[in-house]
Amino acid sequence: MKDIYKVALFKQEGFERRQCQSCGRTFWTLESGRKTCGDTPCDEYAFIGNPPTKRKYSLAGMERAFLKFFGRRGHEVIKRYPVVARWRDDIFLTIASIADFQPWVTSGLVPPPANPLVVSQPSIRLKDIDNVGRSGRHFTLFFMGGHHAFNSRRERIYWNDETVALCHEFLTKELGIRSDEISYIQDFWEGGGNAGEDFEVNVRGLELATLVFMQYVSKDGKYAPLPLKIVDTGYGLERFAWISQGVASSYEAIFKPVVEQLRKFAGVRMLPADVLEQNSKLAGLMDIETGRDLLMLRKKVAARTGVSVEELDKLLVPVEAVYAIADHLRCLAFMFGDRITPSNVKEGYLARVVLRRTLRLLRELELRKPLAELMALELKQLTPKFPELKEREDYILEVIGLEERRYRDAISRGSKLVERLAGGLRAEDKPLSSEKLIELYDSHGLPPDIVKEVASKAGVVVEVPDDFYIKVAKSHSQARHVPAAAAPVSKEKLSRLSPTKTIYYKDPYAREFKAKVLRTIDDYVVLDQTLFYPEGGGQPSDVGSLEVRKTKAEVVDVKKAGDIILHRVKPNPFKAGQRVHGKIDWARRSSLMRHHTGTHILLGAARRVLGDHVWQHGVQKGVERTRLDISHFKRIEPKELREIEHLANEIVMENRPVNTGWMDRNQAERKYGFDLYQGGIVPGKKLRVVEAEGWNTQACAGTHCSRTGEIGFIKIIRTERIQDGVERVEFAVGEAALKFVQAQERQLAKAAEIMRSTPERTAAAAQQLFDEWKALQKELDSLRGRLAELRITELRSKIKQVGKARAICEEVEGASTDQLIKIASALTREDKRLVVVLGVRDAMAKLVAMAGEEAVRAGADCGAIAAEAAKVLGGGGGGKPELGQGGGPKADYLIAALRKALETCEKQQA
RNA sequence: GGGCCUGUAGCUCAGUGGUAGAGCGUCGGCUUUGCAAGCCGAAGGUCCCGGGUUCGAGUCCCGGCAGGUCCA
Repeated sequence: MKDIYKVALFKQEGFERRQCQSCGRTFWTLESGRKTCGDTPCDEYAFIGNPPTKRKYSLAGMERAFLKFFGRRGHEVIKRYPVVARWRDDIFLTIASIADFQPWVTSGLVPPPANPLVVSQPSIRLKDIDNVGRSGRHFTLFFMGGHHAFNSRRERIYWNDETVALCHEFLTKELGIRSDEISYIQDFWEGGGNAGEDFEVNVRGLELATLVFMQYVSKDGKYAPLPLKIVDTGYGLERFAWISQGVASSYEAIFKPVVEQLRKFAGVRMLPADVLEQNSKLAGLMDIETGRDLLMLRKKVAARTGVSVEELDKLLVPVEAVYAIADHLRCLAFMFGDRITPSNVKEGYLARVVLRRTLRLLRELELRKPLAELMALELKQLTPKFPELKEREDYILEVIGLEERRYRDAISRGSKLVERLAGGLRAEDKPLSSEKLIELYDSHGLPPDIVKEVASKAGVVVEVPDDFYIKVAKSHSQARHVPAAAAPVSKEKLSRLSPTKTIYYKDPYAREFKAKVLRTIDDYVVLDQTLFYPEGGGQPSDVGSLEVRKTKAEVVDVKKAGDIILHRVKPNPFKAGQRVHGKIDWARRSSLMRHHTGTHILLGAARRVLGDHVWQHGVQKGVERTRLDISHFKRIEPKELREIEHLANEIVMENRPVNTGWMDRNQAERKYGFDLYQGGIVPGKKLRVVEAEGWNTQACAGTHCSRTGEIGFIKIIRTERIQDGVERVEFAVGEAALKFVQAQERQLAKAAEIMRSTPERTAAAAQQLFDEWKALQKELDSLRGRLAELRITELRSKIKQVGKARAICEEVEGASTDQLIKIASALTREDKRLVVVLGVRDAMAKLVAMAGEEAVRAGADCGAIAAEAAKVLGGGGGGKPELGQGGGPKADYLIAALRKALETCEKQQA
């Protein structure tokens, strides 16, 4: 077997293969005395204050040098892809340059946009976010330089020999690094279902690049060959810039202007150079994941510099915060610049995580400037190089302002909650439990340090457990993944069938067709061609019928299995070879088509009114109405909604042509950008592009009207916030829209009729009616009060002496329980020894018992009285000693119940 | 996609199935040269909506609407 690691360059130059004495990995070097692999932690950074390159590069300068070098070596320079991976549904963010080409190019289905190519791809990885600012080599967003070659059986571009040679030449000839300082560590890379051997390229303790030879598909721990052999390289351009400058911190190297500003705003002292240098070197040797790791680092730095751990912490914490903020600002600029909408789900949530972490850091630094203001500074740095961010500046700043306000609201709401909680706990002299701490974080977004801060002000002790976030994770029950719906028919049963011809595309207006039955499988029929549109892209399937001579069957559902279309029929009398006559339910299909084209038009209108950060999040077309979910960072206002509706109908009335056609994927992406995928990711080499002329273009497999005018009318029915950052717009088109409007009209007419008003005046009439109703309620209340007073006088004369107790047990006609309570309460206030039991009856009987203070002391218990008396009524009752209530369905027994009450009362006070 | 929390007066919120409350704000009166403040009093409620359980629901159960929050 050929050793892929033995590349031509190593032989030519005389590299030796060795094993690292520290980590045991195999590496290649020219340096005769080298015993370690050259990567941390086996080697310490040796470039600080001593860069290995012939000159210093800024990040932009390094990127330029990188792209130019590979450009000269036959690579086509391609534009960066967005940091939101819109073309994929398996990841949210672009995590590497190779992500740009997955899965269509890497699977061999679609040719690469150029071959070989080179790109500088902003990539976001949030896994190590806690290390950012501290480790020196971690960033939330970094520029990954990648030169890629896609080798197929037909075309060989280059493979391992050339890859290493190119990398080596770039490092030595272009940057001037000495050959014997570069070590190539053998490794094996695996990710995203692919795998391959790789080299890690290290210089003076810093891993600068990874060269992967992707050639396997990995599945369940087994490897199968990949049809393509792909050169996947990743050059950490920030690290290259850093090593070339040889400064103590990579963040100083990359973010200098912003870091300096932040330091000034926060009044952060710069560290002594040697402390920063030692800190960087030692931080480079470890992963900082827990507080314990950080303490270990501080101790090591203290040992080398002679500065105490406490002093170090005081010096380093603010500096690390500044670095992290600078990093996060750049990340957020790209996230929002590439139109992420902040949300509590998906990539929107990831953006919020970074944003809130930034706000927390600002709070810790006591840097009281609006985040939007800091972002404006950051954008000033970025926009000369990234004009696309300049275009979105307004959106970026608005969203950040809004999110900062939301965060502050959440904190102040939460703080109040903690204060109240702390008040109660202090009274009982208890600490705040860690369960409560978790709840505060989980349900109210309050980080534990803020809880601690607020609670300790109120004098309550809070212990934040070391493993707080682990506890949080544990408190979440495991997410139950809903298994994807199983294929209706197993693959074996579909073998050797050729793809079904989709004649609904050729003529979306055709209603009947002839076809040949190729196979029947259980309930399903496979034809050679069909007019039945299968469920897909949010459009439900067609229904209709299939007929052979006199035998007819209903088509109830149509599904796609790869290229084959399955018709579910009831019953299934068909046999392979038969010729069938098919008919689709045209009323249904034409309504679905109108709704589908209407969806595209409405989405276009929403993007124009709300901004092009609006993205289709999901859609369910229907015959009666359609739901369109779109991303937007706040509620759509009624005015905006009317504008969207208006604009959409204008496009309908303009009767624009709707063009559909198949296009090569690369060509379509070049022409329309990733906005093509508004309607979701579409598989395949060729895309079906649907364009409502001059309005909206999407990759879409649905059936569409040929002109917008056929839609007739678009009526928005309602909007709903289905998630933070996602608005659902429900609408109807054509006849369904008319039906909806007519139904509304009927409702309004009915309401108007009830109020003896006209539809135009209904709102005013309803207001008037409501106001009057309220006024009458008040009047009724006061009249009842008067009536109660009169009854009190009447009742006073009915006091009975029963044994030792004084009591009134009477029926009061036409009173409510509320009134009974008021009357009884007035009487018992007057006479503290009195027990009052009042009853009322209509369909049911109810009674109220109240006792004065002295009567209660003497043993009266109205709860018990009510319970006893209510039994007579066939119901139940209860209450407190001073007030009891009860009732039951046997209204005729009210007098008996009152008698029972009196008896009970007598017994109690005997 | 899943979990959790919340919805009561203009605002912030209490409210063990049994008479809907507090603080702030508003209005009126008193006190004060005036302001700030203080004292007394009043107005202000579809307890988010709809069902259910119960003699009785703001409170318990189910469904919906709205908001918040954490995770994948």
